[in-house]
Amino acid sequence: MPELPEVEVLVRHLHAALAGQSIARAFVLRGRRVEPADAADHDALVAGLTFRGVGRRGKDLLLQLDGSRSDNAVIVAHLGMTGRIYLSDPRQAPAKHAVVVYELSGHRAQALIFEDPRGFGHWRVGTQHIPELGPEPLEPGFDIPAWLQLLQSSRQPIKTRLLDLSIIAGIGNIYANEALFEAGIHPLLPSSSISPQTAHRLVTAIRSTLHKAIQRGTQYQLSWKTPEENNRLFYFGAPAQPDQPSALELFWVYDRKGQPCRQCGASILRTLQSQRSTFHCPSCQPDEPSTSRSW
DNA sequence: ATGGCTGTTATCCG
DNA sequence: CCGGATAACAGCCA
Repeated sequence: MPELPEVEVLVRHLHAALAGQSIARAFVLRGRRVEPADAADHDALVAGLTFRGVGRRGKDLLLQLDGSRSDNAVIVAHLGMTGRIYLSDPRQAPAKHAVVVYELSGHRAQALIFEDPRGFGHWRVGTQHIPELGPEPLEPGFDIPAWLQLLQSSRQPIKTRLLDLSIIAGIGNIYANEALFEAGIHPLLPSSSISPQTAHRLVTAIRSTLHKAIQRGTQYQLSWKTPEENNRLFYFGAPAQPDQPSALELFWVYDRKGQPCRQCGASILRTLQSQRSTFHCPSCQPDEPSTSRSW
């Protein structure tokens, strides 16, 4: 479930774990999604560099590397649908879908692992190939009037717009659905027909949805030991504590087809938009009067 | 078991 | 140019 909140939580963990650590040796196991793809080139590029810190832009992780001279670098990592980044014992056999493994220097044997079963993610060192992304929804400098103008520029359904990376960064299918519910907006509503007032409500809903998810994510106990424990960072199946609800149990609409709306009891609907599942409550997110009936 | 679904997004068409 | 469909891929579930 790597959307902005999950990436943000991962960034914080990785920053704490990696800052100051150096790369002893790099292995490329699946070059298709890696730059440089060649194992020797890759190792030559990053071996000996030290992690300065970890940040993100949208759903892209940015791992900053310092060299002794001016050979600094940045890794742009994207988790795709199923990517996971964690620390592990380098003496263990690499995970089945390991993409890159960085052995870290120091007496405590540790390796940074990027694995990605579906292979939709990527791991690029020193790339300038970062796509143009829309504004960061949680940044204080988020220019709401300008964003409102962007919404006015298209009749595309609002949910499709929220999934457009050039319109706003970091939102994926889950939080697009959740934010639209919180704002009480029908996902099919044409973007251009959203009033300023409603757009403000949407921004507020986006921010609170993402904030809450980050908050929840930071409560999960970090453990790199097993895939199952790692999954707690990303996957909504497991509760943070046995007596706490799982994230799935906290969603308003996502993956809740046919279940009663937590707000009004109406049955949640599932529809398809651009080949992605859309969930909404027909009562809390009513259709806007799209056609005039004033005959 | 076969088909349909899944957290993403670059690219290809009409 | 815009926007929808597709492709990349593995795994899980009914």
